[in-house]
Amino acid sequence: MKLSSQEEYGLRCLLQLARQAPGESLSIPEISQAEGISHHNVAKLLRILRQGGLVDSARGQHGGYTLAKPPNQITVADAINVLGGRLFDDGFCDHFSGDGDNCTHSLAACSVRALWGQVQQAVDQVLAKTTLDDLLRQGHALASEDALLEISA
Amino acid sequence: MKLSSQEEYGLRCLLQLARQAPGESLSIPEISQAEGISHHNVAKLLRILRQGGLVDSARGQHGGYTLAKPPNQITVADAINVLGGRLFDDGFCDHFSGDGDNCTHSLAACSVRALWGQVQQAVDQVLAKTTLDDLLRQGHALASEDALLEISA
DNA sequence: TTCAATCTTGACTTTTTCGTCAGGATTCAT
DNA sequence: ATGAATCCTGACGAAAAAGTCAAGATTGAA
Repeated sequence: MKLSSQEEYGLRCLLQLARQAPGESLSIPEISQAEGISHHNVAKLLRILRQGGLVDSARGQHGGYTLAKPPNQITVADAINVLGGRLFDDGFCDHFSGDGDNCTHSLAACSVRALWGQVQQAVDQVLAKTTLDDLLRQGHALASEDALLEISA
Repeated sequence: MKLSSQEEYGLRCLLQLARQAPGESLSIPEISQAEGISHHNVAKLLRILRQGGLVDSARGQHGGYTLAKPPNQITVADAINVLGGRLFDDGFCDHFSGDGDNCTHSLAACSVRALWGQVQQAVDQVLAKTTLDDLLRQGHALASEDALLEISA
């Protein structure tokens, strides 16, 4: 239950773009240098983000990348979903191959499934409340109790 | 941001043990058959759980595994910590190698760090409230709103 | 003692994920 | 047109995770 490298670096690339003034774009080499990630890897991450609809790209001499929406309309949950998928995907119980056909024979397996659903909800409630803009402006303030209290709202 | 296979299967093994009457043990082949995991893999998972102090083992002809504590004293958080480590470990910012020395030069990087801390808290609050015993007895009831409301407690 | 059932360990193989690469396509300035 | 700067794509190699294996150690029963 860890962040993948793709999630960590991809989110950093997004944040670099979010720090640009509206209309300004960044090229791969610029992001690469700012984040200390190789050009090739930045290119791959941006490809994923573009295919996920989070960034737009422009080719040519003055090309580069921009966010597809304003930073306050992109949540961290959006980014994670594009970069790494959800904690608990729908095929979960298919992995199971015990002495029954599926998880219905096993109370244990299915109670685990219910738990993950709950964990997923808790995670989503934090991630879906936080936009790129929040991250840039709030910084440390984000970890305050206020935000935690809102989880149950 | 996914559960590792080790976490999923390891937790299932724990739940099998939790379903035994106190004092009863299960052998590797028994768990293997019940969960549809190979003997070897079950052995590896139980080794990890034993080293983490969650299960006890007995060798010899009537050997097997038992939980180290009653099921209502082992939380899912305990299990995940042993099986897969925490979402956000302390070396997190060391990965960073941008054009400064560490994350202090970059507001973006550090605000991400604050966010993960918050996500970790939210996840822990769900996982630390749920014991193996809860999972066995409650099943679906676990996903009720009651549990969610308690997150902010 | 001898044997069968069981756990223990370290090393190995396979699979998945991550990062890299080379070649191509597009745009714009000259 | 030509060339420089940029993004685009599919395929390759490296690293990490997952799973397997073989040989050994312990226990209890016959």
